[in-house]
Order: sequence, then C-alpha cells, then structure tokens
Amino acid sequence: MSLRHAVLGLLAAQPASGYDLLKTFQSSLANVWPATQSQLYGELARLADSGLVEVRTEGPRGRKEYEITDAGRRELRHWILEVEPERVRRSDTLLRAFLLGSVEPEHALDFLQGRATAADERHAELRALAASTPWGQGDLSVYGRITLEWGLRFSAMQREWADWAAGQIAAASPAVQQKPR
Amino acid sequence: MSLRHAVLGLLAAQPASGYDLLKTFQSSLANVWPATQSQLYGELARLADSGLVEVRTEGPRGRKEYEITDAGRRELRHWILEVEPERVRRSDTLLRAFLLGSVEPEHALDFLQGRATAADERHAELRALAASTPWGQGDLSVYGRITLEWGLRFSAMQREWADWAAGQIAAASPAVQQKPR
DNA sequence: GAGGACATGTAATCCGTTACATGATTCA
DNA sequence: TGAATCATGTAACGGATTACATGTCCTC
Repeated sequence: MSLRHAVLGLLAAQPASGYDLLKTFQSSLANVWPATQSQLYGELARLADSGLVEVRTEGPRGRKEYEITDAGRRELRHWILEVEPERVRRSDTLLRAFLLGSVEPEHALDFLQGRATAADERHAELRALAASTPWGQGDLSVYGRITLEWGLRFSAMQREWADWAAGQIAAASPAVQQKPR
Repeated sequence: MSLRHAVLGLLAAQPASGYDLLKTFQSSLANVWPATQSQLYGELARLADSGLVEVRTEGPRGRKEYEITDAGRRELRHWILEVEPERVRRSDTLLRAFLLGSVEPEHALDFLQGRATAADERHAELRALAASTPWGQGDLSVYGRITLEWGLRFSAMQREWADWAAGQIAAASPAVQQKPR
C-alpha cells in the first residue's frame, strides 16, 4: 500500500494531475518507487473516493488537477512516522548468491565479479545523476540528496561485498584461480 | 519469476517434498526469498508441468517427493549465470526518506533515529543467527555465510546512512537540536 | 492538417498474501 | 482416542506490469 503514500507525498508538496505525477514517477521517483501510468490513475481515483485527495480544477483535455486534503495529510504523516517500514525482503542477486553452490566455483566467481562491475556502474550512474541535478535550497533538495546518498552507499556496499565473497570462494576452492582485475 | 528458481535451486541440492521445501522457505530462505505454502505447491505443480522437476516417489499421506530434471538443471544454471539480476526496486524506508520534507524537521530526525536503531537490531539478529548456525563444510555453508554477510553489511550501511542523514538535517535546520544518543 | 505532446482510462495476466479446507499418520 | 505433525490443495483479493484504446490541444 505504499504507492498510495507516494502519491500523497507528491501532492503534499504541490497540486498536480495524474500526468504530472507520472513524469515524476518516471524520473526522480523511478529510483525509489517506480509506478506505471495504469497504477497511478487507478490510485488517484481510489484516493479521491476515500477523501484523501480532491480534484481542484479540471483543465483542457480532461486534465484533473488533484490536491491533498487534510485527511490526506494526516494519513501521510501517520504512515511516515508511525507505521513501521517493512524490511527489503527479496533480492534477485542475493537469491542467486545463496544458490551458487549449484554451479562450478569458477562460474560462481564470474557471477560475483559481474555483480562487482554492475555495482560500480550503478555507482557511477548515481554519481552522474547527483552531478547533473540542479540541487536547489528546498526540502526536495535536502531529502533528494539523502535518498541518493543511500543509493551511493548501497552500491558501494554491494561492490565491496562481491569482492569479499569472491575472495571467500577462491579460498574455499584452492584449484580455482581468481581472475585478476 | 524467481520463486521458480529458488525451488529449482533447492531441488538441485537434494530431492524434497513441498512440505520439506516449505520448512526451508520458512527458516533459512525466509531471509532471502520468503514464500508461502500456497505459492510453493502451485509452483511445484507448474514446474512439473513444464518438465523441470519430476515426482520421484509418492510416500505416505500423499507425500510427493520431487526431483530436478536435466532440463531443470539447465534452466537453473542459465538463470543464475546468464540472466541479469534485477535491481532492488522498492524500499519502504527509502520512500519515506524521500518524502520527509512533508513532516517537521524534528520528526524527520525521529524517523531517521528510529531507522538507525532498527538497523542495529537487525544487525544483532543476524549476528546471533550466524553464531547459532552450525556451519558445516559444504557449499551451503560457504554460500550461506556469503548471503548472511550481505545482510550484515546491508544493516551496517543502513545504520551509518541514517546517522549521516540525521546530521544533514540537523545542519539544514539549525533550530532543531539532534537528540544525543 | 499532421504530428507530437497532453491526458485519461480499461483489460488481461501474473505474483504474493491470507484464509479456508481436508485428510493421513504417528505417538503418547 | 485425541493431539500434534505431516501433507496437499483451493479460493479470494490486492498490487504490479503490459498492452490496448481513445480523444484533445498546440505548433509548425
């Protein structure tokens, strides 16, 4: 049920149409909570039904500009501060790591080295994003940076973990030479 | 489509019934790729339909012991080594962080301090799990440790990030005192 | 007037969760 | 004989993804 709160959070900053929100979900939010057009319009309708948002104005081409209501603000605040976040549950990469025993050690090493490279690439991508973002003075700037920093730290951690894990496998399989980087 | 590969991966190590697999999904795998009983029995039926596993023996109480087939092993190997893992897409915590601008800075600080505590608790939980696990000599031991290490590093990273983020907010809101720990 | 951007909506399908339902075997 | 465990299956519901469908407005 977090898409609902993502939408409320965006509308808490400023009124917007589904189309406006969609652009945000495809750009900055794509790295945090991606959502599709279908989902978004459906969620807006449901939010309006439950009184957490309202149509403020209807514009050309059927444009509906939504505004958060007081009930919506209360719900958002409650969710952020009082609902315990769920842990990240599933990671594709981690599942593969768990199952690496079913391939030969040299292929396990290849996998981990691939993960190290992918983590580096992700890190570079986020660094580029940070550099190209016109960071202003507002809240969005402070919290956007904090969110991005999480991504940088996460990808750095993945890189270091993959290197460490490759070392562990090399140590456990003396016959296998770890390829030099 | 990863539950399918989690099941194949477990059956690659040894034949098992749905009931056996369920216990694994509720213990060690719960930290990596949780799955419910419903899901599991459904997936086993689908895997058998597509010829990736086979019923090896039928035991008492309708027990069906499944075995991976050659086609299943090929599919597993292909998935582990040749299918690019998906990035972790959604994090409840990160979405809240992104939206923290909609609450007062002192509550944003509370949130981040709560995350720091939760990360510490998770870290301790995983340390306890590592200590209480009878690590043997096999593959499961090597790859289980590697997976657990990821969790330890992840929770450590979250803790450090939450502390750093709290510092950023305190700096951006000079009026707000960061509570001492 | 044609093309692109704006703008919303619906349908099909898949995956995951919760709950319901049923029955067999073992052991105290 | 009754409780616990073993064992499998189905149904209902909600969220996410992809694809389909339609129409309007602006600008060149």
